[in-house]
Amino acid sequence: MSEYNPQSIELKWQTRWDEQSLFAAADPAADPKGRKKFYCLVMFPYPSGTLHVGHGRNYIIGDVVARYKMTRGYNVLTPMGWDAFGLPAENAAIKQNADPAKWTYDNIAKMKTQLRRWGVGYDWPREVATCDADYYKWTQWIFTVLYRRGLAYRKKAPINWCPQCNTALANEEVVTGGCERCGAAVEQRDLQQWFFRITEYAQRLLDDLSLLDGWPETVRTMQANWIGRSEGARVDFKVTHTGEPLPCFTTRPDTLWGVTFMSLAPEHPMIPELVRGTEHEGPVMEFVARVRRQSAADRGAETTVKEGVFTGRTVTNPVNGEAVPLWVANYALMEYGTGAVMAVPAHDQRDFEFARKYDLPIKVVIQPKGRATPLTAAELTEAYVEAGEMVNSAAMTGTPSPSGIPAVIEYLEKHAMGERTVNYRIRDWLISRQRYWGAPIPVIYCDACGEQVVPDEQLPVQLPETSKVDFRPKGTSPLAGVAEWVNTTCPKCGGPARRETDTLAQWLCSCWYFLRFASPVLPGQENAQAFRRKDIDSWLPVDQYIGGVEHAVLHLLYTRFIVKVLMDAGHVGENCREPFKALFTQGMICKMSEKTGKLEKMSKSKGNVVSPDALIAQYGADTQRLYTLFIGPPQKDAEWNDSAVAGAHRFLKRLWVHVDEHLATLHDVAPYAGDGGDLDPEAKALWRKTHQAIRKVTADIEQSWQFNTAIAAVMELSNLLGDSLGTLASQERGRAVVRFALESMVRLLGPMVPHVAEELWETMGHDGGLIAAGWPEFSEAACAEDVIELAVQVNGKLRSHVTVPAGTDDKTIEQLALADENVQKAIGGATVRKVIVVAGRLVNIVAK
RNA sequence: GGGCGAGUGGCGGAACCGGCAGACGCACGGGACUUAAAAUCCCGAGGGGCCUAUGGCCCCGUGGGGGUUCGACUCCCCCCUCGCCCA
Repeated sequence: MSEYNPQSIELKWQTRWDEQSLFAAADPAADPKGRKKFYCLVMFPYPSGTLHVGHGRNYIIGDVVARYKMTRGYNVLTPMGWDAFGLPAENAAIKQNADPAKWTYDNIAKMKTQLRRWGVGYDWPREVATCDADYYKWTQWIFTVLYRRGLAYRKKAPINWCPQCNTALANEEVVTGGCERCGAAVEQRDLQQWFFRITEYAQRLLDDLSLLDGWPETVRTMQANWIGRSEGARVDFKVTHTGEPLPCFTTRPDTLWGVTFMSLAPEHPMIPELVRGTEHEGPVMEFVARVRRQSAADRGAETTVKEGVFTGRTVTNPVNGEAVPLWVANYALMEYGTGAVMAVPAHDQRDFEFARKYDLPIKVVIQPKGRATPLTAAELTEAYVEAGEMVNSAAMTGTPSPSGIPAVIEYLEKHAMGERTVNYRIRDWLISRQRYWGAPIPVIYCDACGEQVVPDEQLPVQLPETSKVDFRPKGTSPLAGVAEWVNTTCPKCGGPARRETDTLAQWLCSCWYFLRFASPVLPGQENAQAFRRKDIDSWLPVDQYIGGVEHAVLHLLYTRFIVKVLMDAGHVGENCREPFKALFTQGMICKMSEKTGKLEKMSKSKGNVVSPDALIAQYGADTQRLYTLFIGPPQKDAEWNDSAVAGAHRFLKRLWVHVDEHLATLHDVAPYAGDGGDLDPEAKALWRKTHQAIRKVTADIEQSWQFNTAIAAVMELSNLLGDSLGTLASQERGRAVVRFALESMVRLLGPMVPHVAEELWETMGHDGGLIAAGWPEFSEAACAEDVIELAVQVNGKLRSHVTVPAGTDDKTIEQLALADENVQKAIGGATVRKVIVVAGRLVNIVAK
């Protein structure tokens, strides 16, 4: 008789898995067992310090999948590493005078211990931290690959600026128009910045989404929205007084005859010239300056009041020669189209609101169908944006508006007034950060030779030692203050030159870590390349990627882009066209927050975290794992409930006791392997339930990752086992069935609660572990019930039940059902019109 | 405003392709064990009602309203609420 003592058995098995290198993947090209490869990847974490149980979901799900696939005989690659560059380390440096590197590596050590305690298994020798010079050497190399292909460029661009912290902020560091850290209103400032030309890949990134049928539809939709392809036309307006071309993009060329004014984005480069020396110069330039102080988030918001100012100029509409007033408006965005919007207030809501506010003319050019009297501008209370018939549109009048779109484009092209254009919402990717804790952008500026990318043999460009760096924010990268680091020699002429002082956005580091995992530099090996092509060829694509939906756009889009570039450059093959074959996005773990009184995502700042360390000390890692899997469907958010954890623990304890109490009597008994024909009803019921549980768990893991219902099926089996143990333990065949049920339960739970399952498996006399034992098999015949209870409905209402042997024909069932006393009562005096028998389920008697 | 997703007992959730709604677990109530408590085990339970009452029967019930169907949590239409993404 022994107690379930999770702490000691968990330690025992974790140590044993390490010693056995259980999670070491074999080279797929040379696997002695010839197994199929399975690359199971969990998004690597930022080493923020400590993990809470909410983080655990990710790793636990990944571990279940990896162990299940291993049990099924796959050669599984399950690596782990650290997305180790980023702001928190640098903030710690500013606030606590810490060394970002030390801070980061200390956190990595802590989190690694936590992952180990959860019993999640990784092929640790492949571990990477993106802040290792051995790693970021190749992140920088990837920059050079893009640079040499013309996909990296520098331009002056507006960035988010926090006037209080005196530093630039990335878009993701701006929360509803304010600085994430101090809350101050974020401004726009122009700075020289590095960009990647992701827009050049927009169409391919969009097209290849169709290859990703293993991805959630929502993520594919989000990426498609983000790329934001819209088809339309460029229309060449002209500035009336100079004849200078002013192209604009529109998705509605069919409304071209309804243009009554044009709006320019405040950033539009033509504005200063247009108003110079006129009475409008003052108001216009003042307006431009004011709007540009607003953040992009504010300007795009629906609630923002639409504002504008007249430039005093007009532009000429090419199709009808009309001169319409030219305005500057805050709702026109430089990033969209050409920064000039042709305004059709009758048929565009924003234009409509603007026109009403400034009393600009409104001209109806699309007539709704089926109206008694024509729609007039005066009666409009909002823009009419639906389809209709084109009117007041010269030769196009009478054309239905949907076919008017291509017709007008054809007309524009024929008369050289514009052309068919595709516009994308996605913008080039800003990769500069004015930060220390990132990979330096490998570029050198030479007065004589100009901008030079650092040659491969001089990589990595290492960060200077932290003792030499002043981290206090000054508005430029802290690297700019380290003169001895900035000053260097030109790789071309050898003359004096300066280094680029911005660092690469963290996002780039995580664009290729899974390639490095597949092709690691092991101790003693030379760090001679980013990855070996043959390893990539054999391991990629990732068969299953698992992570949070918050990365649905940025990380997953950037990565798809970078890998496509690497493929175009010949560094990886066609198998990497889409690097992640299947994606699973798990829901967040939430908990009531004492601070806000609301249900919130578990996080340190919300003060609602549950520490896994305390939980493991009380119940063990297996309980945490079981509860995390049982909490609900893994793709949905879930609320952590402390007392329900105890229920998970109770179940494991019962499982333990079932095995422990009957060990003596079961010791010499082999698990029942017959066809059930020799079993009496109670034994047979347990035997059947066991087969059903194997079928259910297999399907739930295989098809839909429904670990919650898989666990429920094992619980049902456990409950039945508990009920029949007393009787069965005294019979010889009964004991064999009990043994079969117990062994099956342990094997089914193996991937989910591996420590206790392995321990019980060993206790039951097995060597070699559960993974080597393989996955249990079920038989469809064994799952079938021999007696079936059918519901009997009268006119769709449940009235009774009939019990029949399996295989009873419909006619007999029908007669039995009709003979039932309750059924007769329900039918009463009515005539039976129809009887529907649904095999194995119910009988419905239609009577009137 | 558009797109996607969700809404089921006190709670988390289950229900195959349209076939007995509420599996499994939590919390709760009752009981056993105990000097007592904890732990453990057993029993009960969607709501309401009826009867000749330890059993049996009826009505209502999956956000609201309508529809299709022998039959709807499930399919269709309209509406409400919440979440996420995009404007």
